[in-house]
Amino acid sequence: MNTTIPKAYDPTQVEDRWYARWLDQGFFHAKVYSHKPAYSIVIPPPNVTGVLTMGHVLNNTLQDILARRARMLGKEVLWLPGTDHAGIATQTVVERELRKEKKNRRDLGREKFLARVWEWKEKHGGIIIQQLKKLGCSCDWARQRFTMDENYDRWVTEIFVRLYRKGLIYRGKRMVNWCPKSLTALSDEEVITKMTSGFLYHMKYEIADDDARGKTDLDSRGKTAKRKYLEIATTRPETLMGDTAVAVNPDDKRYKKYIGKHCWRPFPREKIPIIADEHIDPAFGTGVLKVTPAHDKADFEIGQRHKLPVIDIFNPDATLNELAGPEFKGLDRFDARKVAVEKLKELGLLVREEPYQNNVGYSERADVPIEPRLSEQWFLRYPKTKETLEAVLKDEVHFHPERWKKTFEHWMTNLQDWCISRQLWWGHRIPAWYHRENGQIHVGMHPPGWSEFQAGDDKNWVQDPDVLDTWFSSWLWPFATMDAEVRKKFYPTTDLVTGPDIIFFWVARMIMAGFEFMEEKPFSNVYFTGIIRDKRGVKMQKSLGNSPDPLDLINRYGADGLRFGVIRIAPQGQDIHFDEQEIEQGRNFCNKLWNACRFRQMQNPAPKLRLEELKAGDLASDEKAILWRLNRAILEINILYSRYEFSQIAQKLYDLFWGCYCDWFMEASKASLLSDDERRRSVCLAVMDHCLSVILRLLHPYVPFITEELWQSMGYAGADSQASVDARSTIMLAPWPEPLEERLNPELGLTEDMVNFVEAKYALITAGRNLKAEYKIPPNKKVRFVLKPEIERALVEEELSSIKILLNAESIELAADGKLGTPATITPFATIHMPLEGLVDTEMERKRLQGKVAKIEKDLQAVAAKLANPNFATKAPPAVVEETKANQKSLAEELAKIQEQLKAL
RNA sequence: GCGCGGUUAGCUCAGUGGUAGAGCACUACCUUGACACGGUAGGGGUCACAGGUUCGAACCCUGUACCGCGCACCA
Repeated sequence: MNTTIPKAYDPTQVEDRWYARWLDQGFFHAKVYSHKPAYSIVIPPPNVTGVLTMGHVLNNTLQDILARRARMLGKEVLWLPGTDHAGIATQTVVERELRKEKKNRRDLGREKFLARVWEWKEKHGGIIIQQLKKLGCSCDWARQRFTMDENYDRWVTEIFVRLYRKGLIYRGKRMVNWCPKSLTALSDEEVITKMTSGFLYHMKYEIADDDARGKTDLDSRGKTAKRKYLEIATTRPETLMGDTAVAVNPDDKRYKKYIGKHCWRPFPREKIPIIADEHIDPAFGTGVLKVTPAHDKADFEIGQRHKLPVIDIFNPDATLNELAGPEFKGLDRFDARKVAVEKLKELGLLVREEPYQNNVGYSERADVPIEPRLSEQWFLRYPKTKETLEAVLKDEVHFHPERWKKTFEHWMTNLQDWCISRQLWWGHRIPAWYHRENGQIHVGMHPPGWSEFQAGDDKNWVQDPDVLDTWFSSWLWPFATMDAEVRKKFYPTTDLVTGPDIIFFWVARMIMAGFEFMEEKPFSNVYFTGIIRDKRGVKMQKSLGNSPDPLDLINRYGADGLRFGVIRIAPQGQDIHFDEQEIEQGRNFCNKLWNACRFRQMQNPAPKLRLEELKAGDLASDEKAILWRLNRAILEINILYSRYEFSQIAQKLYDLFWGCYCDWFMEASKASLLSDDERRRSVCLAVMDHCLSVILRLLHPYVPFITEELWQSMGYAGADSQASVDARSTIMLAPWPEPLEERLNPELGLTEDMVNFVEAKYALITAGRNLKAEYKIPPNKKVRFVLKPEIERALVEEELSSIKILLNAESIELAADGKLGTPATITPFATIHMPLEGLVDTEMERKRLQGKVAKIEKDLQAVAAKLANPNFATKAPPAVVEETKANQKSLAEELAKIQEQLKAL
């Protein structure tokens, strides 16, 4: 035995080596002037601060699969990679570093701070890119982009200016979502609601109209007159200091009499009006609402309607300011809540506190409750909304799975203007300047007074300190990453692969931007992946620590194993319950592939034959069957690709290779390979080479490294003298397998009948193995079998050598009539006898056969009942009726034979 | 409240109207000349529930329950 490859596949010996080669040869680089049809994907840019997560693994493996297959299909492929600057995340990381040095960004000043961020980015920003390379991603790294690149920045600025001039961008004082930790406004999409446990505090506000004032004063001196209160339920007592009214529903009979009067805000003690507003739900709580216009969106609107004063009692970091009163000043909002409740208790105004669950808006990034806050921000009215919605509904931008269309439609028809300004330093600076004296606004590519020789008039003008939302740069990603030449070839892109959690953040906005600025959709297909969850169903998050490190998985199972394992468990549109065992399966699959090729390599070389030179008579039945199945698999896989059914493709490949090729064809082939017939050997090896060459190519998009390694070591690279130089040097550019030409099927005898024949033979094998197992004969003990054909004897005779190998039999004999020995099992191919030397346990055999009888009788009953139904015969399709009848017949025959066997015992 | 998923073997999930499937786990046997990251055989399911359509339903329709997600409300 001469083996040139090791027994177990070791990815570490293979992966980095091939990746370097591919890079070196420029196989990932898209040629702008290529005559090949274009195929393009832009990567969803990961945060520059990010490290690879399981979500990235899934997402980018899918993109790599699409890109690699497109290359093999002869497309000119651009997979454009890059990262985004992740305003809040990156700034936070650098500020955390500064804090260790006991500094903050203000100590440094804007310019120095930004220099520091760039420094950080240069040093650590490439981690995720290196990790993507480990995963095998075939991105065009020469075209890697960053959203803060100079060219990209110019796009962002220019688009801001264009939209401003169009009137779609405006500045306004509005209630926005404020993150007290990051100290910036957020868009609605960056706020996630969380069910939070708290209390509903019931408290009393004393009625205080003019008539009652005297009484109240008397009361406070302990007199007996009754006081009247309005009971209010709130979850946020700490904001009561900002109350400027109390509101009831105008139709609420309980409170009608108080409308227009006043009540006392307990502290700071002040009279506030009792007003009527439709917004109040009489059924909720007590039906009385405290109105705090500065700290609640709905309250703000009520305030607007009733011209109420707005008292902002919070500092930007959500500590309280002097307007809340001296005892609250400087307190954090949650401490203030406790103090407020204590004070209410002291004043006898707290009726009760009941445990309460309510939804609270949290900042997605900083994970703290957001504060509604009135502030001056920049907003965008979304452009091209009609085209965008239509494009998706009409599948010009085709969503996979389609159901996301509905979610998309709902959002698109309930659009709120997008708050695009952020109170950060790291990001695209808003190109607006304000006149220091007269408040004039200048929006443009350059500051007022700018020329080539002059930086601008900063004596009179000051630039807006804020930057733009990171998504305001990423929505331009599909075209702002490309220069004019690249766009000409590759825009619009073909496919986009992303998670459904950013359908609004990114996908919808990119489509709008495509139509608005390129007058064309940015991509034709969007594939939404599932979300990777842990075993308990919890979304994998770095912060939760429930996500394995993909690099660690790569080290242990290989990138190919990880890729195959992940894709195999990621059905379309369904979330994924991650289980590391699946990755182990991916590794095992690679090892199996390795060894199947190793087996081929261990065969002595034989004269090379091409399938085209062969005739049906040259091929063994097992060879015909595997060729037929291979053919069908190619067709099915192509259909599955058109439906983006990646996990089904993986499953199909698994079944084809492991189930069909290894378990049956390869085992059967040993009969030919051990024979002395050189022609037989050569034909068998030719079929084997054909199969492996096809299987390796079909698998390459999923497991790129091992397939390349084997492609080379098996000598399949360079085998096709017709192919281009590149196609001969790498499996990456080898042609995607095509089914055998129609003409070859009849010539090689590849028919469905032949496959059924081979299936029947395999059923016989299973029956024989089962006999051995039932009689507790160890697999390695060889026994003698005798076959009594149920089909043409000559056909069975031809299969004897492979049957012998597959059964690991001492000998296989074809017998005529007479007593052939027991035990025996009937199959449509032949009845297989396993004559046991010495004592035959007739009782055991009787039991075994009786078990079979019982099962067949049960089946027979079901079939008979079906056929007895007159409606079945008349209404079911004739083919089905025929099939059922045939089934009945064969069951009956089998039953009769088994009963004969029983008699013979 | 509205919308979208899901509920199939112990686990993770395939399965678009015609005899319930895979992998893992489990049981037994096997280190047989590709592979123990392996092989062979086997056990295991009222397809959440209730109705309906159909000759026939895991699959189509209606409803219910439970789980998850998104949006809205949220005093």
